[in-house]
Amino acid sequence: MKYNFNEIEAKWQEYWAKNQTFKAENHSDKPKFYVLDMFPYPSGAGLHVGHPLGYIASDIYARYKRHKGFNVLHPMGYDSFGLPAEQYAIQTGQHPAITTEANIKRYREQLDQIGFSFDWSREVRTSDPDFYRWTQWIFIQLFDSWYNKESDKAEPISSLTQKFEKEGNEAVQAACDENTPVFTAEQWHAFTSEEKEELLLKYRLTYLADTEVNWCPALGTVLANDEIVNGVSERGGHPVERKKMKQWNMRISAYAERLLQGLDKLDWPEPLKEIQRNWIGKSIGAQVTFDLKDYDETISVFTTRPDTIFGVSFMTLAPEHELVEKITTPAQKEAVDAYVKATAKRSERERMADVKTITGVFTGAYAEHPFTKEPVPVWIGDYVLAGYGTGAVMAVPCGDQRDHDFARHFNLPVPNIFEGVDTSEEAFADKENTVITNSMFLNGMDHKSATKRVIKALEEIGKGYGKINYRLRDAVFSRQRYWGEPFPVYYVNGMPRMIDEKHLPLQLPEVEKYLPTESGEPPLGNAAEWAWDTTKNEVVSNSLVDNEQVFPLELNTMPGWAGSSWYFNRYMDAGNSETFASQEALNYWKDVDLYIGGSEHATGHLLYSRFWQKFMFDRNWLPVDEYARKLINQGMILGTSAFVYRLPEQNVFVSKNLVAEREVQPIHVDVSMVNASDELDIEAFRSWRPEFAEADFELEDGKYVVGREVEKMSKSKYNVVNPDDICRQYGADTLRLYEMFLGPLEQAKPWNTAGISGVHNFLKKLWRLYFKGDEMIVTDEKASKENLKSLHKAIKKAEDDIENFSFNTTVSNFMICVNELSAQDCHSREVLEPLSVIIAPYAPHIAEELWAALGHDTSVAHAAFPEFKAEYLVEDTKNYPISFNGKMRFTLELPLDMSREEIEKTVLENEKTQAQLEGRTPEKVIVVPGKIVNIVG
RNA sequence: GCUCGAGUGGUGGAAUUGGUAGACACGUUGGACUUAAAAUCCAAUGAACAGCAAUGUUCGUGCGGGUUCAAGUCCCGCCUCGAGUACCA
Repeated sequence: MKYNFNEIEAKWQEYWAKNQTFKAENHSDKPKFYVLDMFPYPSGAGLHVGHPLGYIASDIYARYKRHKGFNVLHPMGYDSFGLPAEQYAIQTGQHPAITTEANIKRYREQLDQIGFSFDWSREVRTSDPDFYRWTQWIFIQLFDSWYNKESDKAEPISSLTQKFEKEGNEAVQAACDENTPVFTAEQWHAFTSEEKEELLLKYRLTYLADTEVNWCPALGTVLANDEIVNGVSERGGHPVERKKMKQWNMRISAYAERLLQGLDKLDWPEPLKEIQRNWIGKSIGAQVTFDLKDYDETISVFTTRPDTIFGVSFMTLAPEHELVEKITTPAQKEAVDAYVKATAKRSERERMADVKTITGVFTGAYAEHPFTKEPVPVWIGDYVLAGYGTGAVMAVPCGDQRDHDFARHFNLPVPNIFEGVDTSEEAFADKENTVITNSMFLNGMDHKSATKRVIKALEEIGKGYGKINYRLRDAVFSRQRYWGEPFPVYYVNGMPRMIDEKHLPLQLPEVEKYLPTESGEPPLGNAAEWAWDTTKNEVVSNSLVDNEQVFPLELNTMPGWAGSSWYFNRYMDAGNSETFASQEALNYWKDVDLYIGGSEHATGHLLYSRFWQKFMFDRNWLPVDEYARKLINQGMILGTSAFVYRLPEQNVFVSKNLVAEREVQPIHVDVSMVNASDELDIEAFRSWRPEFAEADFELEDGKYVVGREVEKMSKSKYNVVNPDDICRQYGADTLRLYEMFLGPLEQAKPWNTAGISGVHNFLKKLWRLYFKGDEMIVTDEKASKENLKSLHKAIKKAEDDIENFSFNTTVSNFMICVNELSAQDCHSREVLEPLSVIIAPYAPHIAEELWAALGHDTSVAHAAFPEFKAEYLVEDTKNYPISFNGKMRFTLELPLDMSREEIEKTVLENEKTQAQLEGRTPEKVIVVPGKIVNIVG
């Protein structure tokens, strides 16, 4: 029998599906193990060879854990809401659900072809109403919660209103809006229900607030920062303006400290944790209030260096700061207005990117130093951002380089408050060596004690207090899109109300057009039936809105990260219609033991999902507050793009090595038209696109040679290599092994099929240990010592490598083992049976076939992993490297139980040693038994 | 600028606590089998020099120093590339 991989693979894939080989039970005596992949967005382009890299690694791990006796949960699903399907719907009118369904079908076929051991009975799709019902449910719970800083967790909003009723809000320690007014219990009772609702919104973990967005009137939509290029929209080049819009927000800032602290107990890659730490951006300092001369208002600043407060020589406000208009003097008005206007034209990105030009304008106003009572001039400058801290800084030019640059540029004084340091040329920011001077009661103190002292002094005079500031901002949760989860929200007198959870899911309505309405409302504004009847508890026609029983529904939808923030918990009990997952299932599976995915989700998905997990833990719906114990990032597989070079304005293409100094336009060509020697298939190129049909070529040696470049694999770069062809040509087992063999999992690497024949040959060689022609040649003969040594070496290394996620070295390990067994002409069942099990996680199809050929009638997937026996590896001699002054000259086989002295004696007596020494007497002989001998001198 | 990661043959990459650098594979070259091809198998393969040969010598893990009997691995200083992040007060 020949190794017919296509036949074998189809057969076993069918067997696994029919027998539900990988179905995980929620009850088991076995220990649990949860292996999770980041689920894909099912795009129209299908799966490329980069996608399966992480999936193959996790599948190997999942299969290995099954052999090791674990009850393994290894699910897969689809993050199926998203922009591309909506974009396609806008262009073609095709409903996004239909496109999505078709794409999922294609993904599934491709995934099945690779032989993953997913439990498909637990599949989830975020766009499925049975799934998003629970996303909506979680949203309602967030709305119904506030963050109590005293208990340091989220609590139901009812515990907050109870406090308000008893004592007002003054003593309440809560995460809330900055502008929350103080009220008493009496006042609370006197408020109307609308007023109460409005106040509660300042506390809820999801809340409506006016948020600045990038509004593009021509497209009728809000754009993300990276959809804007040079101040206009990337698509169409339309103008974009900053606009305030009512948006749902997530109060993730309440969890900043816990998100930061939680990182310490996670086994995640250090760089990824560092990204999250930076993103959360904790800084410790003080909030300081400066009174304004001639005004009642004050300026609040946050500073990490309150100890340098006596070095303040001016203040800088962000140009957008609300006080700017008020405090600017008539003489300065013209200049300030012009500057504010100029700043508004620059995007936040631009402002941040431009570090060199120093700009700013004096407002004419003065603040008052809280201690010296000296006047402090107030400037505006675009290096201060409205969105960070309070949007104002106290400038200390002697201690901060940016303030120093600003002061020098505008000829402002640079008073020095550091002892023994010259700050006239450069700011001094070294906290360790700080000794404060010229600072009244802080003189002579170091950074630490001065900071403590000044905060105390500020508190005494009521001008400030110690504060911890986080960069992490609340996340906008509204999207002006169609293809996302609808909010379970309707509006009564402009105040949001939640639909009762028993009426969920609130399903997406049908619309005629997926574009924003003419009046600029989101696409759901096009729906004719999108009003909530509070008596019938169902969606009814908009025409029935009377604002008494029937109310308008929310028109925004949720963002892409809503469903992905909790899907991993749904897998534990997918299909449950009573709850998002039963307590039994949650308590059994608890958390993800291994999560594999890309590091590009570091500040998005991986932060938001931790936030939701902590919230649901606080409210007792989940047993753990971190959902992924261990996380591994798989590196990206890059494509090798191919280029042809066209002469400008001509239909002439120049071969790569003839380009030289000539001006040419490089054009991406599809890599499938290029062979391994970088030669272009000219006929294929001509028929690729009509404009190339008549193309002329400047050839070298009769060939057109393309240029090559490694880039991200993408459809638009025509460098996508699809796994289907490889499965057809070499089989899934080869693909799986090859993707692992390419190099370390976590490293980015270009896709290159050059070496694929190597792993394919390995599988054929493996096959030939079991079969010769049609004949099965496995014998019951006792295995030799040598055979067992080869096998157990491989078992040991396979175990060690997989625990270190070193999949590439395991593949070579298997190759070595099979090479050795072939050379030994080993066909013993005693060796070949365990061999098929250790290879099974990597090449499951061939392993099943061999396992069955050995006479088993159940799947190899649940066979026990062979036990490693160290006794087979015991050696009694060692081939010692003998080196002279650190250079290895020859090796010498010596018994391992030989003593240090005997080794030294034997080596020195050896004639090769004498030849090396040429009569010299060694100064020193280093003998490390079992390792090395080094002779010095 | 800051933070993190990485630089090893023609190529992808191995190398445990510092202990034989280049495992395994690709490619290349030569050979066997074959009418031929495919497939398969065998051998050689870091560079330079010497030798008919077995073999030997020197150099060699981005660069320059250092520690050590011994450094790809540890320390100091640089260079290059990649990723993340950024007037963060």
